[in-house]
Amino acid sequence: MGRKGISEAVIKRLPKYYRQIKMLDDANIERVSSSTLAEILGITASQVRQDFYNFGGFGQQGYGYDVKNLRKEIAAILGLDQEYNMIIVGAGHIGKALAGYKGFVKEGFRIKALFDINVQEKTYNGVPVYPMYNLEDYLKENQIDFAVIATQADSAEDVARELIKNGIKSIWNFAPIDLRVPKDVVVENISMSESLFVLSYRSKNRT
Amino acid sequence: MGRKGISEAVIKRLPKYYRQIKMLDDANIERVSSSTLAEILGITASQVRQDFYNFGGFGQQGYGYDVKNLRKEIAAILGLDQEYNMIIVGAGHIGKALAGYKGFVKEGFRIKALFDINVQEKTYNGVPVYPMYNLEDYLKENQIDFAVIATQADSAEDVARELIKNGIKSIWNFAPIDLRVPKDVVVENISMSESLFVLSYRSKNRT
DNA sequence: TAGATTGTTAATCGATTAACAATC
DNA sequence: TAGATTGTTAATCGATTAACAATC
Repeated sequence: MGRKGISEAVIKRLPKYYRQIKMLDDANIERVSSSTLAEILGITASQVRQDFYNFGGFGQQGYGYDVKNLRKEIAAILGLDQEYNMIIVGAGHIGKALAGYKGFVKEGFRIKALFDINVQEKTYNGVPVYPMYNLEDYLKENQIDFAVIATQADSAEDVARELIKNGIKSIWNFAPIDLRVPKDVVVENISMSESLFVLSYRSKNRT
Repeated sequence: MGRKGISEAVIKRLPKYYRQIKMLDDANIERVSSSTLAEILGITASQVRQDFYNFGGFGQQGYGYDVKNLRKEIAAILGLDQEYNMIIVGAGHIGKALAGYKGFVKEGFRIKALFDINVQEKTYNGVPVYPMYNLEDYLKENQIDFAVIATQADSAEDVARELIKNGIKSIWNFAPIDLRVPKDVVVENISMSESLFVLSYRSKNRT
């Protein structure tokens, strides 16, 4: 049940809303208006209302938005109302950093295993590390929702193929390469170097 | 000398152009047309020409773009035609991963030091690790261009203040928080969890 | 009820795409 | 020269903002 017609721009703002609303909720704030939320996020109140309107709107005229409800709604939209099992392919610096990061578990993303060509340790931060040749069997025996590619660029394409062949439909890609995947497979790229280059650009072109 | 009127959308595409053009150059391809580049990047030829036109345009009618020249031009726009000194504050999983990553040095970003409250090792991957209380003196004695914040969210704001107080004008922020900085300070955020949530959304709302 | 604030449509703005003259 | 492809302006499209009726 794909929500059709939600633009990229809106989707990218959803996690930002979620983070701020969670903070309001954690601070025991009960309600918030579109204008307050807009000010926190540095956008317009109109945009906040328009964004929520895309999903039906979950406010109340004359009152604003109930923070707890808003949190629940946006969590559901983002799919954060359930738990997921993840594996990480590539136990280099980035793969290990991800495996060690506690923040993901809090939101329901469980890291079940690391895979690498060279297995240096049996576990890393409590996460088992397996050799690459076990990947196929592992995926057959375990229900895995997301796979993270944290390999070098030159092996990322092969890893993706292997993952997809074994039923993975959602890939979080840290390798600096555009993966070619069938259209039923979702890929979200995160590029450190692109971000660093943008910083470099902005530093050079300060307003 | 700020280039005025370049939109966010264009800026975000620049690193993508750079990566592809570098690949073409490394493959010894001498020239490329806007339509070829567009196809590689999955955008329109019109957009490629329009984007480059923002910076004056560096092609030749009837020929296309000279790859070597294009690489040089875009590198210069992004500020990749010089070297930078960086420090990383926060020697946790992410800080260490960044310190260990070789890719940045290749593009001229040298990681000179790691700082943390708790210094576990004297060096990490050849990068010296210093205690936080040395930060001020270090910044006075060394010419540092960029600082990376790789701490927890709750100390990021304090770290930013300290960095700015000691002359840092460009911050690469990995902490999941919007830093409040004076307007002459540039901040580029990179948010793992935002990216993961977008993946989650797309998985749930497959077209 | 009066005041506040959303939901929702309409207007505006900016980014993308199309078109084609310029020119290599 | 003829063909190719850019630079550049104009047209289109989509996203943001404004406005206000609905309603709590």
